[in-house]
Amino acid sequence: MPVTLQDIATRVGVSPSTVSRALNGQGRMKEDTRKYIKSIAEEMGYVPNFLAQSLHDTKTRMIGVVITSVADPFTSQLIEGIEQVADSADYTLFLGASKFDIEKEIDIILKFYQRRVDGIIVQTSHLQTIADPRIETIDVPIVFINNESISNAHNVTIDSRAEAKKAVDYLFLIGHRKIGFVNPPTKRHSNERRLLGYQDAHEAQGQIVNPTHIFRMPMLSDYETGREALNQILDTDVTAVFCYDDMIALGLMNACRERGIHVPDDLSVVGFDDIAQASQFYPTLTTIHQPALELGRSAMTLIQDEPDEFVNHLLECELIVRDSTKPL
Amino acid sequence: MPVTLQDIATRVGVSPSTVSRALNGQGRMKEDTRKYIKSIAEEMGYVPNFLAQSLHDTKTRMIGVVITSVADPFTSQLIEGIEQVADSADYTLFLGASKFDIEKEIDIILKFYQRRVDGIIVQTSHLQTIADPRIETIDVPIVFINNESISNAHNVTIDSRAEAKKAVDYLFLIGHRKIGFVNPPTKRHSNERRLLGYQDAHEAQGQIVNPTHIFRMPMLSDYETGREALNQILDTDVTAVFCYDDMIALGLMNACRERGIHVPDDLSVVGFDDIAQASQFYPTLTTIHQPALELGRSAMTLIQDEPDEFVNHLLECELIVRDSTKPL
DNA sequence: TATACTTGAGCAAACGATTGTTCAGATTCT
DNA sequence: AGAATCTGAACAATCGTTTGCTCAAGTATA
Repeated sequence: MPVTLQDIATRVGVSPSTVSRALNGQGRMKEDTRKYIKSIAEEMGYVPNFLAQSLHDTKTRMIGVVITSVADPFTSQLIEGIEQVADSADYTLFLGASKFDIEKEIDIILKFYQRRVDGIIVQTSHLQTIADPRIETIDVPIVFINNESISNAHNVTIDSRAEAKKAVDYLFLIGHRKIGFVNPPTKRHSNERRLLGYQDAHEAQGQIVNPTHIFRMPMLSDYETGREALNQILDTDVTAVFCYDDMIALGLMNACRERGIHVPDDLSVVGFDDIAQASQFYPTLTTIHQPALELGRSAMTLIQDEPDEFVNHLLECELIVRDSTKPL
Repeated sequence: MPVTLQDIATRVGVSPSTVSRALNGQGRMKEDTRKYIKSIAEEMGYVPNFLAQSLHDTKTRMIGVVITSVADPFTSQLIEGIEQVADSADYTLFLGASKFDIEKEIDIILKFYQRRVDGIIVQTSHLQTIADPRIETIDVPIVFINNESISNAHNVTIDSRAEAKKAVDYLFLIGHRKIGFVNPPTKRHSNERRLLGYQDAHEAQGQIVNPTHIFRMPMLSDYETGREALNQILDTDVTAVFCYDDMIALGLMNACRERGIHVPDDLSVVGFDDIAQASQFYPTLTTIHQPALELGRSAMTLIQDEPDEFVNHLLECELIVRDSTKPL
């Protein structure tokens, strides 16, 4: 068993409170005694029990992070950002993956609450749909990342709709007129928002969206979603496609290569996220750069600062033009 | 502040111990009282304080995971594996990134110990070099993943040397005779082991390694390491290269494409790890599949089982032949 | 020398839960 | 009716720290 204050106290022949004071420098004390106790504590390999400390002062310096999946490259960057700030402020992170399942998400949040974390960060929560009473009573600051407006919590997001419009605007700008949108089946808010942005861009052009240009795919991994989409795309006359995210775009481009369809000569492709692979794949992918690191940092900073009012941080994305798009 | 047993006790008009027993079903008690207390507890949104529980029974059901970096795709799979087992056994994970820095690694381990985790999992530890007294006194089970033999701990590893030999053996098998090895500058144990495997394969062929075929690169990201390596490779007459890991191989292949060097016609490339991108890149990468998920699962299982003796699990890898290699 | 102040360290309560022990009141038996 | 048993719930200790309060001994002051 780990060494306790009591153990040291017995060994030195003083009371536990004296040892405590010696170790963290509070209160009057003979300098010799302090030095001696410190040396014995070190010799015995004393490491304070954080549980006991936390119990006493109700701060745990632990933060719970609920992500969708560790496998997602975008998520990695998010965690990286959270980690950076957490580390410099001496917080420790709990990690839990929701797998896009709302029940799982609630379980994890509750588990974190049981552990009495000082704050919870949730990536793309599915909570907006139900207001679970178990969650509502939680009195720990929660920050949602990329989860459009939930009532009593902080939010750090990007404006999916406006950013999607940016991407499609660009395709219009370089001359494309028939532009597709490839997206997964989930009823995710962000998905709906990006679709709206896609529509906004058409509207701005005075164009009406052709429903057959919206490729809503069945439930697959993102990469496979992109691969599968090609068949449907070939049935239409689109000259460019905007994909819900980079992995879909990468899958699509991969399928193109196999089918001898040249990107960007035969088809322009735009992604969303700007994951690391986007600049490594061939051809390199034109995409909307999502500031994943900043989203993470910003969320963690918010928890540290504990503002009284609920905060809504909107972070700007940037269109990165690479080799997967070409003027028509 | 969260609701406590005391709060419920006051409200109901009983003692905290009665509430405790009512909630977890121990001891004699009037069924009505129990029901009533339970209903009030639920109404008040009671969530037990895990810190207090842990303090009492010295089990925290928390596991510390020390990884090198979240950004590494191999690491993602590892965490995924750990998570799977942890989740089903109701453990919660702490995450800390060492960034390949030994001081940071020790700090994180100590931080976990302070939190009184039930076990610690460390990926590619750098601890083998020093025996830090602070670490030695830690009496919590530690499992090292891919860290060849440290004394008093469990280990779950692959045999880098033998697996590297497998890769190079294959290149010999399909006719290559001049085979390079691209590796990063770190003095990592696994790097040395893979170099040994590369040498073993040559020895088995009765060949002596040509030192100019070993490309030890300066400190760069893995991807850049691969890209940079091409220049050096072109100065030699190698027809195939074995890369320390997949990211290096991918970087290398990317540079090849830019320079008009065709893989595998002009150069065969083999990687190591089998990260997700390996099968998505073009051309798909021949590589040694490292059972990342299994490594993670195995490590976590080991912590659960708490074997009395130190365990050394050696997991087998598999050569996956794809399109980046071609018989000479 | 008696009084006042300072110093050093122990006592005890508190944080929130669990659990062995005690104990009063109700029930059963003779 | 009196003794023995059972039932339901409170009491108190414990886990490891922290911290306000107390208190004895030592030093300085009058």
